[in-house]
Amino acid sequence: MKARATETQRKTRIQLENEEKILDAALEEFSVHGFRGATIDRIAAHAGMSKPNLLYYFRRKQDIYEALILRLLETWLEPLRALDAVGEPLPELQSYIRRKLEMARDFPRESRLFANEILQGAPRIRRVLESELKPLVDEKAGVLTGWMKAGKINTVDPRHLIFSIWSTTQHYADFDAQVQVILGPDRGAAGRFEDAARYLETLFLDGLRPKGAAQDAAGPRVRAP
Amino acid sequence: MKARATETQRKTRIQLENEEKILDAALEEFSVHGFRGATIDRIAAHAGMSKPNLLYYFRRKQDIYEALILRLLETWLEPLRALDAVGEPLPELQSYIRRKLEMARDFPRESRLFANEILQGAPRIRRVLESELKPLVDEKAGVLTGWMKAGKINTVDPRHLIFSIWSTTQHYADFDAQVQVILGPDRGAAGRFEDAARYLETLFLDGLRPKGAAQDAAGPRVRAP
DNA sequence: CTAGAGTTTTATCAAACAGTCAAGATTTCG
DNA sequence: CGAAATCTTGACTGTTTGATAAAACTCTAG
Repeated sequence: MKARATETQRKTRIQLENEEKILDAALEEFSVHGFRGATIDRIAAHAGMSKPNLLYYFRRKQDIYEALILRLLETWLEPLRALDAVGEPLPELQSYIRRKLEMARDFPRESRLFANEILQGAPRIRRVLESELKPLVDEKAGVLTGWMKAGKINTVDPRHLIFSIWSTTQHYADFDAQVQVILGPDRGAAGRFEDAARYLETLFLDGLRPKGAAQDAAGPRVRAP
Repeated sequence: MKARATETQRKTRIQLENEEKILDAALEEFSVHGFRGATIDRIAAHAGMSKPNLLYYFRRKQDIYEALILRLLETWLEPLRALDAVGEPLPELQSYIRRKLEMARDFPRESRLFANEILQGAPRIRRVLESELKPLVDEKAGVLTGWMKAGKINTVDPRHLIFSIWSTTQHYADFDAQVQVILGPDRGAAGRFEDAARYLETLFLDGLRPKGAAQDAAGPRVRAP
């Protein structure tokens, strides 16, 4: 009997190995070219096997993509899940930012795959976003709001705060080509990571207004009499 | 004689109209599916003309893409160019952030096209980034450094500061699908824009540390002796 | 060792794709 | 108007792409 990946049956050694090779090759392709731009031929070539052989493990292109996205989402939401309501607010946020930044450094392909899917309007994962991501964000937004009410952090829109953490950290994976052009070859990847971490810490903790400056010195608004 | 788009010749009314229709349709397709994922057929259909007719104006798929990217870059760099060294630092930065946010709101397709190109490793615009974007960023980083030395803004890495403004603002265009899922349908596009603007103003000016908090209350680091 | 499950390849297909060509339709302008 | 320039189309080409069928091969449990 055929032992396809989708069936609930114990997988053979070869099956496990090849599915792994395929998913890795597919990540490489999908993360750069998106669903339509990637081709089975290139994925197969990258995985070192023939196209029909690849299709023996995943019958359709879409099956590979979905397996990839599903697996990605698990690891992707983990840092936010780890945001702890009982910890000290500012260190807790700092460590969340640092985790996200580490993920951008260690899993750039996953970050790009996710970005690509959202760019396309999230046609294949909207459902999962609604059923998993939204409730999670709602919950953590509640945690943040609690911290704000307790005066532990500044009062801001908690969802936009989360957006800003996502965007600033993922930027280093998704826009890496641009980052490299602008920062030049001087500083290696490790140095860039530390610079980014240091900058984001300052930004999220203290912003840009210098310590001694008057509260409304920044705005074009007129000072109250 | 043939009057192709690439030749230096006065363009006819029909030429101008059709090139405009094509570029608009192409923006729609390329911004979602990337270069490989987009097809001439779909662009032609979206532009309301036959494929051979479209290819009369742009001989190759790549020509459309390049015309699009070239035109995009002009408007894309404009806000950063407008960052004025002689203005008041904080208001100047605030207005730059607001401009970028307005662009994410008003030109989301352009933002996604750019994101798509960078995601792919910027194969078609790396040269332009090196020759145009990098010098511009270098110049503006100098301006920012000047402001820091004058004590007008906090001392941070100016390039990473620019990255964070790009990422937080463009996020609302590029990740719109995700933003909509998380914010829900309660608040319309206009409301979301104002919320984002207000949040980013707080973040970039003051960060998250509440006013009265001790300087190092946030960090897990040991205080220097 | 061998039978059957599991894996790989060769050959193939129809649809989609980028791009061409020449003939026909339309616009422009003297 | 009428001829030249410009524009549009249908028919076509060669290639790539996603997917299938069946034969050939390999592994492994009994």
